[in-house]
Amino acid sequence: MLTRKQQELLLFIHERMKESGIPPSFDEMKDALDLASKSGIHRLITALEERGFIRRLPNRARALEVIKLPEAYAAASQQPRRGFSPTIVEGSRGKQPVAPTPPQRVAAPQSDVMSSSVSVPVMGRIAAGVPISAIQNNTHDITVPAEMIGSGAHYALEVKGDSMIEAGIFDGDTVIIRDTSSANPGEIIVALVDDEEATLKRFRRKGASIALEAANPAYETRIFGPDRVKIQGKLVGLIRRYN
Amino acid sequence: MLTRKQQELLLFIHERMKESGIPPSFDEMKDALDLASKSGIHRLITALEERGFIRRLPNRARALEVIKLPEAYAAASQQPRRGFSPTIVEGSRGKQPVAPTPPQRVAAPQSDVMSSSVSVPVMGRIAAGVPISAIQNNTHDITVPAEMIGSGAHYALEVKGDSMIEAGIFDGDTVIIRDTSSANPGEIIVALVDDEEATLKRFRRKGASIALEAANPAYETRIFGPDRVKIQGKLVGLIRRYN
DNA sequence: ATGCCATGCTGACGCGCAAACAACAGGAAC
DNA sequence: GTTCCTGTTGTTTGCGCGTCAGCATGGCAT
Repeated sequence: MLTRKQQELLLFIHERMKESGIPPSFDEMKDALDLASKSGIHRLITALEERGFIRRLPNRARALEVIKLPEAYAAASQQPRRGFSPTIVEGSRGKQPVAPTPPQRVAAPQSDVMSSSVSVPVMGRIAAGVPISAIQNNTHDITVPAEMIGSGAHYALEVKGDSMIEAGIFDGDTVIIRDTSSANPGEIIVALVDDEEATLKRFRRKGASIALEAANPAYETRIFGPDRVKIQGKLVGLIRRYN
Repeated sequence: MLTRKQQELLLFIHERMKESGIPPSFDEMKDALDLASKSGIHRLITALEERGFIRRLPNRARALEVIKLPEAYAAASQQPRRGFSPTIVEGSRGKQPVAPTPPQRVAAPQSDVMSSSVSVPVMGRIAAGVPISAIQNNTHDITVPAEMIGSGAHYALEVKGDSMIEAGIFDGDTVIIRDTSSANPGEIIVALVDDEEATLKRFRRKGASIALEAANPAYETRIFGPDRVKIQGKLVGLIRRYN
């Protein structure tokens, strides 16, 4: 992704920030890379920004920030130049005894916003309108962005029906649910009614009772006594495929 | 999925990135595969990109990145893919089974090879209503289920505005786009109008002209001559977070 | 205010390499 | 035989990187 020069600059900036906490100015970078003009730096910076390695505020002195480092950062920082020796990094990491580790290396940046993912089980379908059946069992798994998942257990359901269309939840969508037994009014939840029907509805309180409200004028809000409804989770994410 | 040569190239690139962090140039690849010409490399690279194994910036030196590896290789390198018990609704935080490892190991950044998810770059925001600006730069990456991605290059955009609400696309959603320059009528596309405004709209034909149709009665369908609109990709997925 | 300095932004020029593309040919597979 | 993958040669276009020079702006001291 990066050319030699771009990487050189990026690592220099990164070093500088680690040591002094202050990003270097264009002039300092120019000197560090042994250039005679800041113009070259400007272009390198632009390239780095374009590739998503740094972020900056335009027209602000030293206003730049490293947001990710090249993958083989550790290895590259050794500047092998010729005849690379890929063993250096491996040594620092050790061999994983059992863990089947794909060819990946130690993540370079710590505070980096890295996009990892989590796998959650799809537990069946849920009726958004007329309930089909309660939650079944794990049919398969789906991978979701880790940012979508907070703490706690999660599962996924396929939405059947159209009662939540006005909330942007369509037939066929997959919803990600956090397993919880409580919710705040206004949140969309998986509600189990009378221990038999599970539905995806918006949660409201009506005095001591609970209102389950669809997001579709064709469906009525249903109100139950507090003992007839169990909250089985709340909506935290939605995934849809087209085609 | 891949021909022998394509796989050979892919693995070479992957090795190179692991070792030096800098992707090889066409010339270096040519030498590595023992070819006399870069043209062959060009075709192989194109094929790999089409199949979604690598991502690259056009016309940029060494601007390429491996985003997934062939299954054969992934399987071989993480041999005991056996007892992979995918986190029942229990520890949902699980990722890959990690054995006795030093305190919390994190997943490697992009180009990490997970059989079930793919990382795509978020290229900025797109106006669903009034266009904000054309597609900007890579802001960060997001992980999406592999099932959502077919072949070809993909990217993601954050949706701004409400012009597609009736299609279930809300302000703040993240849409996954397959990079393509053609689409079928009725599909939702990223359209670049007059080389300046990028919008997410439904694609229609009106004779020789192109109609860009919002999914919100408050917005009018706009019709352009065929030369004023460029298709920049089509919608293949949507991800939404609640809270 | 004036002027200087630090810092950042940009255009122009040049060299060399990288990438894109075109045209053509051999070989393996269906 | 047709098709696909592969390999070759060659041309064209564009980027990477170095250099110089000019300009804008905000802070600071006179």
